[in-house]
Amino acid sequence: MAKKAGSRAAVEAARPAPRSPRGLRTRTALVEAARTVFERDGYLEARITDITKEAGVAAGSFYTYFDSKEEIFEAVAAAVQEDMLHPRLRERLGEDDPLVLIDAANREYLLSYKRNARLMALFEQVAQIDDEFREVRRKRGAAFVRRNAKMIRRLQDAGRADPELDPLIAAHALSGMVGRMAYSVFVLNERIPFERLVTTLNQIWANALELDRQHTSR
Amino acid sequence: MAKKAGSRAAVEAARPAPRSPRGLRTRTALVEAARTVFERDGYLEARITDITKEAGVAAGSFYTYFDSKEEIFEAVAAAVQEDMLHPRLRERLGEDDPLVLIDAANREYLLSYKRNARLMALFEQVAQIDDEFREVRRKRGAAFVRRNAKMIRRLQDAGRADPELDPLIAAHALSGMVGRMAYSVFVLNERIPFERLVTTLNQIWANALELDRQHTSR
Amino acid sequence: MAKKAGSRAAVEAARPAPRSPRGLRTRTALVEAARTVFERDGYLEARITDITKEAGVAAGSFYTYFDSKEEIFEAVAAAVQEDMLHPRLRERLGEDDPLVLIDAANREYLLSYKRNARLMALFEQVAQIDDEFREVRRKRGAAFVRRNAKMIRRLQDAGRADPELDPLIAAHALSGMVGRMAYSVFVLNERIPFERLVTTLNQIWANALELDRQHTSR
Amino acid sequence: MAKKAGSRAAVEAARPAPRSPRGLRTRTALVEAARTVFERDGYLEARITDITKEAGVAAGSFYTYFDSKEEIFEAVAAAVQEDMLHPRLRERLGEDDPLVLIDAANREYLLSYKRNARLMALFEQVAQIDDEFREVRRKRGAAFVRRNAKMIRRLQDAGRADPELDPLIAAHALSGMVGRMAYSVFVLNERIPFERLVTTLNQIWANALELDRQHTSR
DNA sequence: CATGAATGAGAGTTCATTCAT
DNA sequence: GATGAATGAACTCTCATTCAT
Repeated sequence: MAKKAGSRAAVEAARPAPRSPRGLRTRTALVEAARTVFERDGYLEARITDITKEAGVAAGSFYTYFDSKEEIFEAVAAAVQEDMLHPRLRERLGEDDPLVLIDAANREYLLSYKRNARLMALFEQVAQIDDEFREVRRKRGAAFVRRNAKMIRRLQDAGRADPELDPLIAAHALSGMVGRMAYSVFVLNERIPFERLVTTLNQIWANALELDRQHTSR
Repeated sequence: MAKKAGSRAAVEAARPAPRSPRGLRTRTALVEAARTVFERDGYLEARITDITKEAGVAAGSFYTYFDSKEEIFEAVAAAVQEDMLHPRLRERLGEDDPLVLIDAANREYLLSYKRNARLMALFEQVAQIDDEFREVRRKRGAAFVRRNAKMIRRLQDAGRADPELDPLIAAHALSGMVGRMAYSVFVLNERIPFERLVTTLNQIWANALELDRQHTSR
Repeated sequence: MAKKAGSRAAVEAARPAPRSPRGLRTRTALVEAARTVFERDGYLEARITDITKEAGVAAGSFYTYFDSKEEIFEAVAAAVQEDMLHPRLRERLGEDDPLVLIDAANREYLLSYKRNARLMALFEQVAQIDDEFREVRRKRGAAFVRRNAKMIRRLQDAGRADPELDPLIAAHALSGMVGRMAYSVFVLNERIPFERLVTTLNQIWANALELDRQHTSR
Repeated sequence: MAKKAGSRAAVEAARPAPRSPRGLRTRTALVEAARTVFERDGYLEARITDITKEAGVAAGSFYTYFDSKEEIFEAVAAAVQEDMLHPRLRERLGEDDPLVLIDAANREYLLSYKRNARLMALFEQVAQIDDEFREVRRKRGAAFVRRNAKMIRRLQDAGRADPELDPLIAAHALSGMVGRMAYSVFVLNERIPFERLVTTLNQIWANALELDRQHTSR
């Protein structure tokens, strides 16, 4: 019997991980097929049966591992997380110059966005449809913003950034700016050369924080 | 017997405008009902019959005026355009100070976004689903960006803004930043006080353009 | 929500044959039910749901096996083919006398037309509505006509038939004549006794070909 | 409220002829438009509103003159009758030779069929759908057949035709043969040159009746 | 665990016909 | 008479989900 998706009554316990190697293979095939189908058809157009067909398994097998399209989408999303994290740049680069760090962060973000553009568009789409996914995404973004806000506060305390700025809002605004530009360029195909994009965004960050000016402490 | 869809060839470009006052009343009732239903149920959940029911007309009457949900959504969107346009601020305010103009523009935009928040969320959603709507929206945004880019260029030429910035990309980035913050605050309910939001965004604009510094001409 | 028709691109050529015995049973039940419903209600009045109801399956199951009413009609038609073929009369009868062969062919054709009269009327009807079905039918008829033309040519070469006749057109005309009489008598209920009908048609064939006269070779 | 066509409860009295010149003009426009639309779209696809649109009148005006699609089709058909009648050939030609008369009859029939091919196809189609129309047509055909049968009987009595033939059945079969060939050639586009077609059909008539042989009276 | 056919609620869409203006 | 908007019954088709094998 058909059921309207979205009437999220209770959070159902996630399916247990498959015990047998065969089960694991099937599950993996489904997730990979799902990514293919989602990227090809979009979230709404993708049908469960398309996914099982693509995976080469029977329609019913889907329900051995997932309860819904939302759930397998989460699984696909989870598999792409790592690529989009920018962790510990300072440590990795052994650098402290904020200009260098900002450039590295923006550059890495934009490149990985470009690499996964089709999927990022999907995330955007699903976030507009699925409340739960949107919330997960919002929280993930908030953590990222808090990290940036901490950096800004540190720079302000060191007299190297405009002390008038609200660090959290500024971090939010500037991070959002980069995210939206990535969307414009790599999803909507706004024609902007990559280097010019990175340079301009870097410069706006630097200018906005007034990195290169002297500031008295707050 | 219901006719096979698609058998009737040509794409009938937009229904003709109603010829009688009665027709006009019905059409208006449908658009108003559509807005109500879309805001209440979201785009995907909204059913044509909900709209006709809300408008108090027969189901079939919908097709006298519109071909699809997409089409009536466009009509709803068109009806909200004016409210979101900020034209000729300089003339209206009789002001020339960029700081004042930026404050006025951001303030007006954020306020009207707040007023139409439910609908703005819908626009975001539909843009992720309907290619045509997305394209209409992209173009509308591009025009807005070009206006801002022209302002930036003028300031650069007058030696009042950072001549290093690419005016178009900067305008794109900074406008996008405001749009995304509006979405975060008024749709995702990020808890940021309005005044602090406006002030911070203004300041980022000002800093990014380096409005308060002296510049030699490019 | 029902999907907009046509959005799913490719024309899926004919559903795959059922893989399970249960599927085969369902498909057969549908074709049999379709024949019943078509004969009872006519082609235009027959509704898909009547067919599934008659077959005792769910409405949706129809689409597991067929795409449309046209398609299941084709399946019904295919199932009646054999009954209407008169192959290899000469071999079957061990006869060579053209008068005997013509009598046998006309007699068999008229009898099987009578047996399937309801369906033959349907064929006539659908051929007037569905271009594809008409074309299939035209081709099938053309093959039959060519066989008869070959026989006429052979008789002409043997000096046993009027050498002036165009074999192909004559075959076409005389075969069509029998077909149309079958339609008049068994569908339109023209009151003509069967034996008198066969005899007269045989005689027209024989006279038309001038079978019983001597001919010099062409 | 929509009504399923075909539930012919009672023969409704034909609409009175329009009294005013304006009414006459509208009625004529509708019949002409109907012919255009029927020929263009076929009977089933033609919608009442297409006809009124083509005629340049309001949808409702249709019902001032006709009750249904069937009815206006009858009106269109009536307007084409004369062209398809072959009356009084003998008198017109001042001829008595049956070969000449047969040639003239076949030739005239085939030419006028060709002239009105689109419409003849329509008649064929509607006859398969509308019982009443089919009956009207059958009767008209029967009268024609009786005329031919009378001619055959006269020839038999004069010892100029095969006395063994059943005149009515033979007339029916031979007339039907010509009609079906006309359909094959001018509707189904069977590629047969016109002269060869006429000649062959004439010859089959002549041979079938054994016109050129001596017969003893029955 | 895998299979794949069966299910069926429910949305979209058409268009002949009516009737107030 | 003419107009043209409104009506609404009726039909098709989809696809997530189940479950017997």
